[in-house]
Amino acid sequence: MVSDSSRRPTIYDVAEHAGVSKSLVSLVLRGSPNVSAKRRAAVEAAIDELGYTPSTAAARLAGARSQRLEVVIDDYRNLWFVDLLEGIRQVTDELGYHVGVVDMHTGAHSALNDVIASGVEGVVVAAELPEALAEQVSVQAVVAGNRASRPPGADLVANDDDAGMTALMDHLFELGHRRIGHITATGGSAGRRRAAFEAAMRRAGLTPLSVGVDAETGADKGFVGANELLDAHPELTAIVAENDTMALGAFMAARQRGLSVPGDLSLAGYDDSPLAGPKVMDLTTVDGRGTELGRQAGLALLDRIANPDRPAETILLPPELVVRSSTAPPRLD
Amino acid sequence: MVSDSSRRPTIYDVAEHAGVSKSLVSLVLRGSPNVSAKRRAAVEAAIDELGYTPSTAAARLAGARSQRLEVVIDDYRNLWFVDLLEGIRQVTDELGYHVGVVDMHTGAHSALNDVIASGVEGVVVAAELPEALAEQVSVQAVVAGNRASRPPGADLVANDDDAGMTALMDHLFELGHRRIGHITATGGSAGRRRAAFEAAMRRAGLTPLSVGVDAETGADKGFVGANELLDAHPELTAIVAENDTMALGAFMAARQRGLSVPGDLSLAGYDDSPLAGPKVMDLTTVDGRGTELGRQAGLALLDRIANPDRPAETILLPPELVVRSSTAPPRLD
DNA sequence: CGCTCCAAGTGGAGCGCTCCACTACCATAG
DNA sequence: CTATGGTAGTGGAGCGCTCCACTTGGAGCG
Repeated sequence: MVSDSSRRPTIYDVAEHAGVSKSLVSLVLRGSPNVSAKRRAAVEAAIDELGYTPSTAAARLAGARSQRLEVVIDDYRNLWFVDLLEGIRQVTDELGYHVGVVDMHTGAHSALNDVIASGVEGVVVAAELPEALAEQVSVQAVVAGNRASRPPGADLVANDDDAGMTALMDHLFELGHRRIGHITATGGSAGRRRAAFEAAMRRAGLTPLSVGVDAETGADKGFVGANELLDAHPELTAIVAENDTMALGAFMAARQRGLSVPGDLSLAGYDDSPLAGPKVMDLTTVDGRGTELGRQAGLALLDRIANPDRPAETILLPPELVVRSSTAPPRLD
Repeated sequence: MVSDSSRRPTIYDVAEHAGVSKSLVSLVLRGSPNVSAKRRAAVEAAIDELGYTPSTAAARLAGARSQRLEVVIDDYRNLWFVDLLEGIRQVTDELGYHVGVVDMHTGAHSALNDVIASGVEGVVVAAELPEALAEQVSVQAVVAGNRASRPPGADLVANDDDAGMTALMDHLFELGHRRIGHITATGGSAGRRRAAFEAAMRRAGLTPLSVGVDAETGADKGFVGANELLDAHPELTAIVAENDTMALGAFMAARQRGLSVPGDLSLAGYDDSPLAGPKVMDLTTVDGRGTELGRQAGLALLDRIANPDRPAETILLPPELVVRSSTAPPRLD
């Protein structure tokens, strides 16, 4: 903790201080077993006496691995990635990896390229990458969630949106709903959920009804979507939103129109986010099992780093329907 | 875009390809004016013919600046930082800085230390750092928001929580509210807001009433807090939450108890987050002006990097009261 | 007792850049 | 015609590590 000179201490300073060679210091740093306890102690003492921290730049140049992974997301506002991140860290923390998050903000230059150039060992892609960008990803990659495009050779780990939406629709059908609207958005996952919604409706002999056209999935979009649906089709008895956040908007729209949930209108979301919890909306939703998905994605990425030539795999996780109080049988009239 | 050999191309490969010296390539890379148009073009052609990307590790070792800043946050779930980030980027993007986000997740080793060691030029601290950690911050720093601790020499840029809460309380008093509860949390900002709440109540000759004891500020905490308040004090006519997210929980608690907002209970938050918007809760709140705060923080950090010995400054931004439909005069009874 | 073998430790080369001192050349001024 | 200066371009040193080939000193064994 001494700030002797102006210059930041190097491995040579530590070596001199401890009376050993720089190579031995390097061995201690990297936890080599072939170091006697005595020398190791001396080196460690020197390290914190000088307040030494290794230069990661020098280490990287000399060939050390960066031990860094990044999760690529679209937007921090979509909290879907938080559970994913937790799952990834569950499997990478103990190996000493640092896992960061980069968003694809539309700045002058692509943040993703910066990050890849800066030497991460791999990325978990939890964003909709433009095709051109996806092709440029030159590090190990695994895609998390259903996406439109996919870096070459990347694994895919996703929840089975088809199965989840189908289970949710079965639940609504069983309650007796027939006039069901869907608030959707664009993107890989949204597209699949929408397709599953429409397929389920058709199978039941009903006409699917969807609104929503852009990529945004904020609560305000859900509000607008719900109003649009209810203005055009006041006879609806249930609304399914692309995700829980949009369901919150729909919830508020219903309230403003004086419709009680689930009395007048049943409401369902997707993701089982904190918003859907019993202490908030108490929303019927589908648990995409983000943490587990993160674990699988983390394991796949680690495996891919260890074994770069392994062919790409696809892992589909079965999601789980979570029934709460926002859905009930439709009012008889 | 050619992948000639196995090895990644270096500056020497580019130089040879373009028929110039490696130094000239370096000059082109760094945008030096002392390069003829002809050579510049030749180098640029060679660069994308070879698909060359400079090694940031080597550049850093050789003394180049990293052009990276990091925003340090507590938790991705608290979206307060999103506007802040946008503001920061407004002033740093054009200078070519890459601005990332690190969360203080409680992993084995501190993510913050990793990040600092990896060579960022500065950090915006938008988190409650443990005192010991704050002291170790060895890069330029500015603190955003009111915090318990502060790295040595760091500037402080914050919204004036005192003024914001006071304005909000004046609004409630003017509407006629006297029995007002507060849902709070721990931490720098929460502490100040709470103090301002209690001071305002006392000035009005009233007894302040606050619940909430830990650092968590999720919607579920707001739900629990509101129920606690209303169980003990059913006579309350208004509840003020530490932030909009907690206000959402309180909103849901009111709904569950059959209390209409604002008919039976007025509700206010803080932050003016998307949740508070007219298409969601339509919540009376205080705009902390996060984007502007980010701009100021970004400017302060850039200035501090250019001029490291400048004494620390404090910038307090006046927040703005946003009145929406969640507050109204109390029911007469 | 001489041999091998392994554990512990060393020094040198080199990773791919940036920076600096320097040169070559041309234009302009005295 | 020489000094002056600025613009365009070069080569070498060195940033702080890791990796590798190597040395040294004992322990184990026939």
